[in-house]
Parts: sequence; structure tokens; C-alpha cells
Amino acid sequence: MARAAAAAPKDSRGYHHGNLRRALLDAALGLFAERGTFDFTFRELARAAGVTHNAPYRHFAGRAELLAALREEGLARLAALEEAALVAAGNDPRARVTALGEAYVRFALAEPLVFRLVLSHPIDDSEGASVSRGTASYRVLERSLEEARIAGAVRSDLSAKELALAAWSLVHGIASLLASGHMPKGPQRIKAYVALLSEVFFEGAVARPGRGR
Amino acid sequence: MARAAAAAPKDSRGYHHGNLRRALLDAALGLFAERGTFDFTFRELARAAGVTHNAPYRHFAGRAELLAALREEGLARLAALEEAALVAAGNDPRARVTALGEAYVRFALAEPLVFRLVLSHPIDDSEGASVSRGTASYRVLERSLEEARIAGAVRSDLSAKELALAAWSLVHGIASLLASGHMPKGPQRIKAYVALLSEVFFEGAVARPGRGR
DNA sequence: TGTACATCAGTGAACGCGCGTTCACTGATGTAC
DNA sequence: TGTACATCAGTGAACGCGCGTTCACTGATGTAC
Repeated sequence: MARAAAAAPKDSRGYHHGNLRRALLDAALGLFAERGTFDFTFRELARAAGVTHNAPYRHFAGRAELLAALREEGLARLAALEEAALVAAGNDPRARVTALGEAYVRFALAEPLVFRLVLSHPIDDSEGASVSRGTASYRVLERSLEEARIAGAVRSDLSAKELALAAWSLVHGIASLLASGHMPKGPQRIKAYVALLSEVFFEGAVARPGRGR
Repeated sequence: MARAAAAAPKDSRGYHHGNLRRALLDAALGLFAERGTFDFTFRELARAAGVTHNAPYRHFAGRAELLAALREEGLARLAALEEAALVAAGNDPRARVTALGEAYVRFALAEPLVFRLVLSHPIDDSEGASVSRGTASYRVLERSLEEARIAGAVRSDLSAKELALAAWSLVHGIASLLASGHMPKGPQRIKAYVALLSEVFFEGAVARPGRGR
């Protein structure tokens, strides 16, 4: 116990760094934020972390491996946000689906570069396009819509898969646009965006008697 | 006339290239397609176009300027596709909006890397987030929804702006997912995706009496 | 139509620089006895 | 508990390479007379 505690924080003093792996990941995030792109060199990364130019090789074979680690961490954070949102949302099926969307958008805005790293990362056909549909995030959405369908809250002439595809497109669309700066941001705006998209997703855009003015 | 014709095609013979600017843009597109990313060097580009490493400087100050030119061309092609789609769609407001969506998705699939170049290009706040909302593409969509609204085809308790935001999110979402390979593709699939999203956009996901089984 | 000349697109040698990679090393940590 | 040693994380010098950039150039095209 005392040993573990001494090993983990470590004050980053002395010859051995203590947790260079973590420091490198954080330095990479710092470089992202600083310049808005992913194109840093491995030597820049080492400099940013305050170590010799080839210390990083003890932890990552190269840039690609480090980016992959960041992508994985990002996906995990997104999944955690979604789980928390579901818990907070209670039992109403519609509220649950909306909460998922809001978590997704919040993530995209809180970490726009990680979001872009994770989701604009091209997946070639050989890996199978199912990679991303197999994502925890997507599965949770599909499951929530299945629940909503069973509860009679959404139409049953479309499958949960089809509804999930539409919902994911909607939410991924706004999140991408926000993360790339194509839309005005601001915390109160996010709420409004999500509320609007949720309304359109559930109710549709078509004119109906007895709605609005 | 004879002069213009001789100047334009030019067979790319001899010391002067004839149309190196065009050739460089095409070579860049070739490099994109070949490696799936935008990170080529200016010297690679010159090599790909078959000229000396600094011939390109006669036409572009650097990589960034060339990418900007490609972005501009891409936006113009997208706008042209959308115009053509509108013409082909006839007068039905709902068909017009759907046709716009389909054109957008087709563009993303036909030129996934240009699509990513154009739309995942980060816009910083100083340029104003309105840059992209001021895009021809977005304006056309908003106008079409305004028409639909006037025709009574869509609800009037939401503004055309709000409806356009939702429609754009939806279509940008599916287009991004397809362009990054997160979704299975295929020409007949696109039709199905667009039809599904159009159905959900207009009709909504909510269960209604007298729909489905 | 023919000649002289200016313009301009592409050439090719040269530069200094930061990169990724290699290598032998050093010093701290953890383990065996 | 104390000493000896193996392991392993980070160091620092060295390398060859391709890059962007500069420079004086060459050869083709277009224009003036």
C-alpha cells in the first residue's frame, strides 16, 4: 500500500520519471490544444514532457501508437459520460435517449480534438465498418432505443437499428459541426441545440394540425 | 480562339508545363486517395506532378494555400451537385429537401477526403462560426426549408433556421460517418440511408396510432 | 512576315535544420540472499 | 537489516535523410516594332 502510493505520484523527481507514459499522453493533449492539429513530432512531444528525445520510445513505438492510446482513452471517457447520463436520466425512455445525445455533444465540446481524433479517424474497409458500430457508445444508444420501442415510446415500424442510425447521425452531425467550429457554441446553446434536435427527432418536421400557432 | 485552345490543353510537352496549377491540384487529390491523409510534403507533390521541387512555388505559396484551393473547389462542386439535385427534384418541398440531403451524402462518398478536408477543417472563433453557416450549401438548405414552411409542408412553430440546423446535422452526421468508414457503404445503401433519415426527419420517431403494423 | 527583346515558368545546385533511429552509457529501483 | 546485483528508465552523442528555402540559371512564350 505504502509502496504503491510511493510509486504512483512520485513527484516526478530524479532520474526516473515515475509516470512518463501518462505525462506523454497529457503532453500530447496539450500540444493538440495549443496548435489545433495532431501533427507534432515525437521529439516535440519529448520536449513538451521535459525528457530526452528518445525516452518516449520506452513507452510507445511511435506516434501512431500514442495516438491509438489517446483514441482508446477518449472512447472510454465518452462511454463513462454516457453511462452517467443514463443513470441521471431516470426511466423515461425519451429522456434517456436525449440524455445520451447530450452527453455525446458535451464530450465533443469538452474535448473537440480528442473527439475529432476518435471519430474522424478513417477506418478502412478491411477492419470492417462494424468496428465503430460495435462501439460501446453505439450499442448503448441502440439498446436505449430498443427499450423505448418496447415501452411504446417510439414507432415500431422502424427497427431499433434504424432508429439508432438516425439518432446517431443527428447527434454526430451537430457534435462534429460544433467540434470543428462550424456552429456558435456556449453552454446554454448546447442545451438548446439538443432540445431542438430531440424535438425534431421524436416529433418530426412535418406540419400537424393542432401544433404550434 | 485557336490561341486559347492551344494554351489550355497544351499536351504538357516541353519546358513549360501548360497547366501546372491544375496538375498540382490533381496530384494532391491523387496523394490523398493513395494514402488516406493530407500529410504530404511539398516536394512529394512536385514529384507526383513530375516537376522540379520548387516549380510548385510559382503557383502556391505553400501547402496551406494549396489545401485552401482544394477546399474552395470542393465546396464549389458540392454546391453544383446540390443545384442539380434541386433542379431534378421538381417542386415538391419535401422531395427538394430530401434531394439536397442525398446530394450531400453522395458528395461525401464520392470524394471522402475532400469532404473531410472541407468540413472537418477547424474554423477558429475569430473567423466567426458564421463562415460555414454562410456557406452556399447551408443557405440553399435553409431556403428550401423556408419554401417548405411557406407551402405548409413543415411545421411553422419552428423557424426555417431551426429546421435547417436539424436537417443539416442529420445529413452531415451520416455523411461524416460514411466518409470516415464508420458505416457500411454501397450505392443502394445510400438511397436507403437517405430515405430512412428523410422519413425520420419529417415524420419523427414517436409512435403514432395508425402507423406501422 | 520577321526580328529583338521582355517576361515568366520551370531547373538544378546548394544551404542549414530538425527529424527518426542507433548506440553505448548512467543512475535509480527492486530483489535475492 | 545490510550488501550485491540485475533490471530497467532515461541520457546524450552521432548518423544519414528529406525537408523547406535561396539563388542564379535556362529555355519557351508572347509582344513591340
